[in-house]
Amino acid sequence: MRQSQLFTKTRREAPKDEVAKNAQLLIRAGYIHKEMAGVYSFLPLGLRVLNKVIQIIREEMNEIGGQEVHLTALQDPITWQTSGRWSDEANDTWFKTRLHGAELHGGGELGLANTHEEALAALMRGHITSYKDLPLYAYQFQTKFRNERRAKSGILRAREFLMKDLYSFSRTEEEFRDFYEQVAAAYLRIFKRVGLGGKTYRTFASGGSFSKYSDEFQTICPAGEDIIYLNKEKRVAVNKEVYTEEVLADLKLDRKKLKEVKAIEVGNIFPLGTKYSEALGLTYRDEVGDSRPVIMGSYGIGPGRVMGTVAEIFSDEAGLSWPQSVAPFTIHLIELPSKDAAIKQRAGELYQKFCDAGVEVLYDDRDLRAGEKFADSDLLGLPYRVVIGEKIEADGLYEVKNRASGEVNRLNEVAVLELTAK
RNA sequence: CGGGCCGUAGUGUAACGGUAGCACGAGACGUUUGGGACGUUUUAGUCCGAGUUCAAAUCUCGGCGGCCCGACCA
Repeated sequence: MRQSQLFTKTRREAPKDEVAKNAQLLIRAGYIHKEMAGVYSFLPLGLRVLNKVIQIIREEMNEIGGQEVHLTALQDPITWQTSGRWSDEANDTWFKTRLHGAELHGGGELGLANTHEEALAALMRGHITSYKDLPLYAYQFQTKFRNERRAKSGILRAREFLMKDLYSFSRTEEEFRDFYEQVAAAYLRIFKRVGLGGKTYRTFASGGSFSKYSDEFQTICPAGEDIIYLNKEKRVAVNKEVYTEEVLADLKLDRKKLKEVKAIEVGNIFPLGTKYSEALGLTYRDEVGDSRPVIMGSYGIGPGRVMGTVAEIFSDEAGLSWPQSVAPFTIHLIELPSKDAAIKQRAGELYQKFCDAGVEVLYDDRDLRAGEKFADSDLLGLPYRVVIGEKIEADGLYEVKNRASGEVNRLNEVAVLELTAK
């Protein structure tokens, strides 16, 4: 993409009402726009990052047999009344709205979905009837609306946000547990692929009423709102909310070997048991013809929160520094101003070669001074910067700077393409 | 939801109760051109509503909005 065509602008300073590093940098670099507290729009560069994250999650979900769906944001109160979660006492994150005129079921009321256990369990009643239909796994990327008492930390805790939610439908506890572990493994692959692998720990957390524990995926980061106790060797952690002697004994963890750190909950998987299937009548006939409730599990990742976490961790004083897997573009091709028309021509040709080779490149063809272009480049944080200017020699080599390491190399065209083929 | 702090051009910041100023941005012209260059010039603001006062960005009350701490977070 030609940067002269990009409508977003960078800023020198972040708005004073943004304190969170992720929001400050993402706004300064023009990746997102704050609509109101806890509500952010994604602009072209930000959407590219978000879609990279989404695609990585999608691939891993498909890999373990997930089938992608897209449920509705508008929710029928009947379903939620049946599960007991329609009232504001039972669920205080509701945004509710109302239909025009007509007195529908709940007096014309509708809810904006804050999760989809109910909707999907109700939907599955029409598709799950026999043990032969199970197990099955469905997931989606969908906007969730939660009326948080306090939105905070930029895009890490928003009132409107995208979530990948996967739901499993199994016959037996063993079948459920087997899949649960597959998801846990897939989650670790996802966090590794987006660059958070080394800092992300599977963490024991409260299991609610259906199970002893649930598992969170916590990424070590000072901006996190959770406190966890981690064992680096075993690569496990315990959330402060269940950090008791009893739990430590149960998990065979030695308190002395645990380290207290702040972390961001980037994912959460938990057993639902038969809570929703029983409430909503989601049953199947087993091999001998008996009716049994389906065993469910729920598995969430917020792509926006993952993006915010990556921004928190992969950034420095100058700006963002994306891992290549989620960077909006791989290469930032910078053409410096010159009276020599050959510079512009050479940059344009290189841009075309990158495009032809399928390399994602942002071509800074704007009529700006070098300093501004470099500052913008550092702020945007694309993995590699290639500069074409008068200093370039006629040896066919390009100056390539690695944003993360600061390392500068002179490479030929082939080497540049290889470097970015990862 | 409890507590605290705060709302001034697009952004960031000044102004004792007394002329709303500066920087960046954006526009124009010229000189520049490998790390946010310079000159001339133009543009644009006191969140909303009451009250006190000769006079309110400034004081008081209400509303709306923002941030932080806490509680909460299937």
